[in-house]
Order: sequence, then C-alpha cells, then structure tokens
Amino acid sequence: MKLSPLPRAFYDRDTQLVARDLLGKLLVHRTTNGAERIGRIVEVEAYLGPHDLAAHTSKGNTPRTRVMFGPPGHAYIYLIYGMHHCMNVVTEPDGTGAAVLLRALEPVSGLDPNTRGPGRLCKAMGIDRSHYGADLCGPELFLTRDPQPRPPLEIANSPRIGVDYAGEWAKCPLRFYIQGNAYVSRVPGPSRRQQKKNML
DNA sequence: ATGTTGATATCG
DNA sequence: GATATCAACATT
Repeated sequence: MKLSPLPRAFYDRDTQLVARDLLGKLLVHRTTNGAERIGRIVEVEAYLGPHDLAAHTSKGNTPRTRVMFGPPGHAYIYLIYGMHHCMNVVTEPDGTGAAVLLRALEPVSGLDPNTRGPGRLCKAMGIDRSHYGADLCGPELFLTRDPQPRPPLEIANSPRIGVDYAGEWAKCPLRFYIQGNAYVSRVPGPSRRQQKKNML
C-alpha cells in the first residue's frame, strides 16, 4: 500500500485544530526489520504551550521538553511513571512549545490489539525513547490519511485525563475522541464497577 | 484503592 | 546527591 506522510504544514497550525484533524488518521511505524505497524487514531489531547499549566512546556525549555519547543511535525516521546512511554506530535511554529498527545488507536495492521491508552499505544506500536525527536515527515514513523472510505466522524470532547494539578486548565475540554469508538480509553458514564452493580 | 517504577526538576 | 513529582496500568 502506498502511504505518504502528512506534510509539515499539517502540524504548523493551531493545536486544537490539529488535534481534531488527527482523529481518523493512520499512525504508521516501519521498523528496520521491515515490519509495518498501523493504527487509526481515535483519541487525542491538546497541550497548548507554556501558558497551559498541564503542558510539560509550562516548566520551561529543558533537555526533556526541547523537542516540544522545536519545529512542528516531530515526535515528543517521554516516559511516565517510570514504565510507560507516551507519544506526542509537536504543533505550531518553532518555539511555541505545543503538542498533541496520542491517547488511543484502533488497530489496523501488524500490531497487538491492546492500543487503548497512551502507554499501551506506544507499547503496541513499538515506540520508545529512541524515537525522541523523530521527524514525522520521514519514512519510518509518520501519520497519513486513511485510504479507506469512512463515514463522517462524530467528534466528542472532554477535560483531559490525569491533569487535576493544573488548576483551571484541568477543566478545559482539550481531549478529543471519536464518539462511540470501542478503543477510546475512557468514556463518560458509569464506571465498570457501577455497571456491574446495575446488572444485579 | 493501591503498588509499581524511573526520568526529571528542584533544592541543597 | 537527595527528594518530590508525575499527561498509566494492572490488580485488589
């Protein structure tokens, strides 16, 4: 299948627009041994810049956040809680410090179906810190339009996950996901525990 | 609800 | 150098 990366201009736009546009796009990872892993993005979160208290760049430009302050269309990868990798795509012009976190995929080909949640997403795609700063306009790791015809997406939003420390920013609806998709990591409504109770 | 886990920032 | 802090996940 012929898949070409989205152009850098795609990322060089308002972060919330990029976040919404990323839903339904394919994430492609071609490993050195020739394997191809593809997933369809179903859930993302926008991190707007240093003024956004939930964004890593709010702590300033450090060795860790360097890539996020750099030009758009690169991968910002970090390790969280000592065990999980998370992948972001850098947006907006060089120096802005904004990115979109990829939170969940629908498996398309060549990957473990456990792609629900940002840590599992990276594990399934084989993404780790060796991809820190990778150019998403290159041939190995990139995003592309889904060649399959799909019905129009119904996009829902909610506050971001796990950012309670960010004050008012924690409440902003900067998480976007495809309504009703089975691979979205958390859906509003009763918890699984509550559902069990209701079944009795 | 809790334990796991290690890089990072911050303080000394 | 030490420590507090985390954009998760799995398990109880």
